[in-house]
Amino acid sequence: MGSAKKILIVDDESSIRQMIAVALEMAGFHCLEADNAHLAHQIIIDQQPDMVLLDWMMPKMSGIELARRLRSDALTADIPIIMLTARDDEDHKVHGLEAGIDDYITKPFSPRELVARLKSVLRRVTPKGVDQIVEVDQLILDPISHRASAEGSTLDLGPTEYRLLQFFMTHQDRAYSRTQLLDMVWGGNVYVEERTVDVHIRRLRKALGERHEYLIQTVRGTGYRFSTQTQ
Amino acid sequence: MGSAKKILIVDDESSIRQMIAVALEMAGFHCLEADNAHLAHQIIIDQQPDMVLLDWMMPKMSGIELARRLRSDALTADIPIIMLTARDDEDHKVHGLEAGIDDYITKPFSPRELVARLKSVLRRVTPKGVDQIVEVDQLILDPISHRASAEGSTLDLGPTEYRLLQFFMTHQDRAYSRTQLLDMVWGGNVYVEERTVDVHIRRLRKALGERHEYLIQTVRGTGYRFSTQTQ
DNA sequence: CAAATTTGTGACAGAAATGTTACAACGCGA
DNA sequence: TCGCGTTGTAACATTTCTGTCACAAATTTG
Repeated sequence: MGSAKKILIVDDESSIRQMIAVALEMAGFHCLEADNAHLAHQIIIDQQPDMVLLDWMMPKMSGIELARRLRSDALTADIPIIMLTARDDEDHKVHGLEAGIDDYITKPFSPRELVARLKSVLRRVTPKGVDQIVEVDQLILDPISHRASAEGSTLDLGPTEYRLLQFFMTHQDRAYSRTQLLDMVWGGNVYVEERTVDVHIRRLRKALGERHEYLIQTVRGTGYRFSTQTQ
Repeated sequence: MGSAKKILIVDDESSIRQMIAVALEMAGFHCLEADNAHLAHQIIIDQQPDMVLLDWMMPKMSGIELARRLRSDALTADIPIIMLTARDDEDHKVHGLEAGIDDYITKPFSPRELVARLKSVLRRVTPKGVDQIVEVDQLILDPISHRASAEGSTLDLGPTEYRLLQFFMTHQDRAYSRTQLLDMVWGGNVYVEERTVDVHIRRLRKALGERHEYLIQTVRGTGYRFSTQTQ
């Protein structure tokens, strides 16, 4: 999915930064580091990372303080933040959420857990600009020209199939029930049979062809999911 | 899932209330009725229904007036409202939406449409708890993508196995009887043999593979337990 | 140790969910 | 109006899941 995401790690302990950086690099992310909030702020403005991992307690400016500043500036308000903290104090969680923290990880945590939560937040938060071209495994959807194409040739999609594909491509790695899909793709207050979704899924799969139909996965008993990850 | 939602139907014509009530009861909702806005207000404060279906035109206090009152009181401000109206006048729709109406249904409507829109509003309004990724010894369960994975590869779980695993991962280090598991994982009022649990435990263990099956421990004479600690 | 109890395991038929096809209704531009 | 593409639904096909049973293995009891 596009180029590697830039993740800024902010922690005053270099050993922790190292540990996290290694885990993230292995997972295919690109890491930036800062050992204090001021430097972090500068890097964020300068580099516009895709996410900030922020230690709660730091000398001078605390993580939570930095988070507030980021939120109050339009340029940085949309960058998701994950807080790292040694305390699992509920009060602090509440504070964090109030300040617009996207997730919360309590030390100690496993690198794997970190990566998993990080991906989850990226999925949830990255809204993908409405008019942005989306590409997944050679499958390209261009909202401007309102076309989807694979290997250069345009796919033959009906309007509904197109909307369905667009929705999926901008909401990957997440299972949706038929009802949710009806809500999101058909629009809130239409009432059509749930099974109608299956039929359109079928049509979309057919249009995607063997090369890409694996992207639409059925989640038995639940609904469907769009993901590059094989089941 | 949860108990039946309480829906208050407010309309001065009893035949309409009846019709709606029947449709909703069939869809599994619990209905309250009121034939005027005053009574409705009282019932709302008293019973705190999950939603109000409100007729636009009524003697004395109109539906729209009641809606305004409900919105202005913190106790009732969050209760979603669907307006029933005989007119499809755009102006009124605007008015309705301004007063915090969540949806709008023009008479005549089919029971099916009513139920569909009602569910849609309930879904939109009731925010689901934040589902967090759970990780135990390299075993990751992600409720969002509805996937469980170990070492990067997704486990092949049936719906029941998935629920069972999810339950265990969020209720570790505690022994549960077969009956309790049936209650929690299958849902209260199903009648299945207790031994069925054993079979699903078996299937889950198989899916977890040698690497992780130790997590599901048999507590002889009692039931099962999920724990990283070896017995 | 033998009997009794409890749990593990594989197989299987019925049930449930999903895949697939066909078709009638609808809207829309020619 | 006709023809065409699209859509929702029903009907049927296929796949997958579920609950039970019968028997094996393990553990406890006497």
